[in-house]
Amino acid sequence: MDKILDQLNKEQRLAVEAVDGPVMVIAGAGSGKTRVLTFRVAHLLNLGADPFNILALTFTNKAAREMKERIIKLVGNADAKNVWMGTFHSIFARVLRSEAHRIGYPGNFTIYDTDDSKRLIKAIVKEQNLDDKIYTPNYVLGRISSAKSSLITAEAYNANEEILLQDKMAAKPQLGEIYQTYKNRCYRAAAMDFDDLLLNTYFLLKNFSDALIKYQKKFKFILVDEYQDTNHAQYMIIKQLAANDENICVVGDDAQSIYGFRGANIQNILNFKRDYPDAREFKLEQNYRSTKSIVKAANSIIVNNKDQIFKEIWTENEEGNLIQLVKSATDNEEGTMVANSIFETEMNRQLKHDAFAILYRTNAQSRSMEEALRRLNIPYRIYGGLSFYNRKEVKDLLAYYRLTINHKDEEALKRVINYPARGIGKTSMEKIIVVADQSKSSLWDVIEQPVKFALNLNSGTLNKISTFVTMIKSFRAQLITKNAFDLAKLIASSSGIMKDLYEDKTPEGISRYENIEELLNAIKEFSEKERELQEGEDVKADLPEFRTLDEFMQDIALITDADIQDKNATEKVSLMTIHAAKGLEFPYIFIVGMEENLFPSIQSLGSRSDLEEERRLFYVAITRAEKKVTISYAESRYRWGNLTICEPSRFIDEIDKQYLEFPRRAIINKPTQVKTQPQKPIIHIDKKLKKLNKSQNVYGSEAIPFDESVIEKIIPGIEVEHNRFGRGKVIGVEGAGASKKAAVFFKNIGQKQLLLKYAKLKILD
DNA sequence: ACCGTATTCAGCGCG
DNA sequence: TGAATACGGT
Repeated sequence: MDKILDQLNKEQRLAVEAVDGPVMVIAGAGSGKTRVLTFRVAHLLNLGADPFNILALTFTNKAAREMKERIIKLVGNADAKNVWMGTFHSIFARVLRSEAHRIGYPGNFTIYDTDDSKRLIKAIVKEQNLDDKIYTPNYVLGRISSAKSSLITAEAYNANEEILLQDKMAAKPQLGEIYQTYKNRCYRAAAMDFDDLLLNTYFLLKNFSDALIKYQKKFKFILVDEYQDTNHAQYMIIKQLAANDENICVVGDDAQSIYGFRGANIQNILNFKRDYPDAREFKLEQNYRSTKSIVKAANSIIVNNKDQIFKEIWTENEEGNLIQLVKSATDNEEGTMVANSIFETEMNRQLKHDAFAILYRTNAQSRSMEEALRRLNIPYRIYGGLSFYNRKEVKDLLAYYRLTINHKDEEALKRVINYPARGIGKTSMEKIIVVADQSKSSLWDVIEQPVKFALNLNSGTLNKISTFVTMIKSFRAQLITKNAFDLAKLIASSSGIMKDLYEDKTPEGISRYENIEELLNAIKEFSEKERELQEGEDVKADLPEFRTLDEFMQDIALITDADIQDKNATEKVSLMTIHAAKGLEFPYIFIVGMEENLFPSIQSLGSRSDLEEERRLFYVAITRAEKKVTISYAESRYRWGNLTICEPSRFIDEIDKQYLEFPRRAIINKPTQVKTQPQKPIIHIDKKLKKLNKSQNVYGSEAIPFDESVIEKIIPGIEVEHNRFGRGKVIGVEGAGASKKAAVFFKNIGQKQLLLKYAKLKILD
């Protein structure tokens, strides 16, 4: 055991060994924060703590999974796998499932995702005849979400004169009403949204003292990662759970708090010592990740912030490269320069693609980077964007599963009752909704017993509804008799979804069908794995031997695309926002778009605290790098379709000059004429480039049609190569002669529809 | 019911 | 600019 602890430095070891009473660890970037958390859990287990008594809360599922793997390596599987480790949401969803009855929910409640919440809000706004320009789903959900994060219930919201006045002043007086209706609808649907998982946990512990005592006893040792990004609800839940033993250890870095806009409260970490006067504080200040230049440059930026806990990050690593500053004329040129630089560095130093990450402030910036990388045939992966579980066809099928498990799930019901089309249209749905509202019953109750509710529809429609109800009920009956995969497959085909997608032979349709197959594969994999043993008191006695569909649904309700592991990620350059890069590290980091009004964002300029958050964001970006940071800005950039002139970011000036290397040369010289007629030529080139990358039929009249015989040889199944898109497989063809088109799936960039006359495809053997 | 066109909107996003 | 959605015609 001591051998384990010998792997730690002095401060890390002190933090790990302080297992009694409240502890705060301020862990600078790259200082071994995760190491402390994992070793602390391992140490507790070695000291004989029961794994079931350890609660470790992380920021993402991925962090939880990785931490668990590391603990398993330290102490072995048997103990480690029983530690309660996960995100706030996943842990407390689990708690709520077993305690739901106390707050009037069934244990199989649905978790609404953001999409469900927005749809519901949209429906409510429409029903109440409110202006959907004023009450946009985004705004309303944001408002409700921040209320919930502050533990303000709908009732409290409507009883609070100050809040109501605020809404009135903002010309949005109906928000309280919408919040209340939203809450009632969620309840009626036996659904909780993400914020409810925290809000309801808080009130469960507050209002049921036996529940509080139970979980205080259960969670004897509490660890919280990324404490600087916890919101008020999370803070209060922890406070309640830790109130007795105060055996709580929080780890974080105030300098890396970047989620204030979402309700994270940096004061939670700044005030820890006030909340727990006996708290011991440890500072991890030695950075093991980055070079001296990077560490010192990062320090020189963060000192500009007023709100912070004093610390001095240092490293024993080599001096390393200076921070390189790159200037470009346009956003596209910026992409080219970054891509070239990656290409050169890879060649010079024999590096793989995964040594590089390109970080940006907004997702919209990814395009110019993508295009440039594609031109150089550098494989990349974009993080963020549309995730697998957000695809329409996947959500549709999942909605059937949700409805099967929880008939009251109204968002699922509305989604699938007429998909595939079965003649239950808009008018019928509207009537059902009105009846449900008037009788204060769920949509399911109404369609299950239309006579009882005097549902006024013609007999044909009633028949169709009855068929639908019978089908869903029959699915339900099989929840306990079939394993997850068998039932999932059955639902996919009996619902008609498989048939509907199969009949669509467009490339998009084929891809949708494949996505469904992929989902079913995932369920199959799940079914074949053994159920992880749960703690004695939580085991549901009547669980069948096989894993069921509702277990699968619970498993995936809280996962996001960041949790899906890309098997080929190792061979790709990573593109992501700085927010998404939190917690990650790469040898080479490119921070692009370092311009005023973009980074710092224009919305942040109004207040000091917002600007400080932007500065912390920049700090996070720089400290992701191990070897070298390149920061880049463009003098002009397309934003919302307009060419805008940009100035370098103020953050560049804040970097201590001795760590900064200024541009050596401009790769593309700015011709002097640009100054006299500045914008037009740039726009022209830019437009052409964009089109070239989007579709293939813009080579114009100069395009040389390919040999007819080659076109004829292009048939589904063969492998082809495109000079820009790389290798791919032909999925389908349509048309003939000059207008023959092929759908090709490219390994690197996905599916494309190509006009063969122009696409210079090479046939591979 | 479905498709093409008009309109709108645009910050970062855990679960 | 471009995507996502609303609308209006067939």
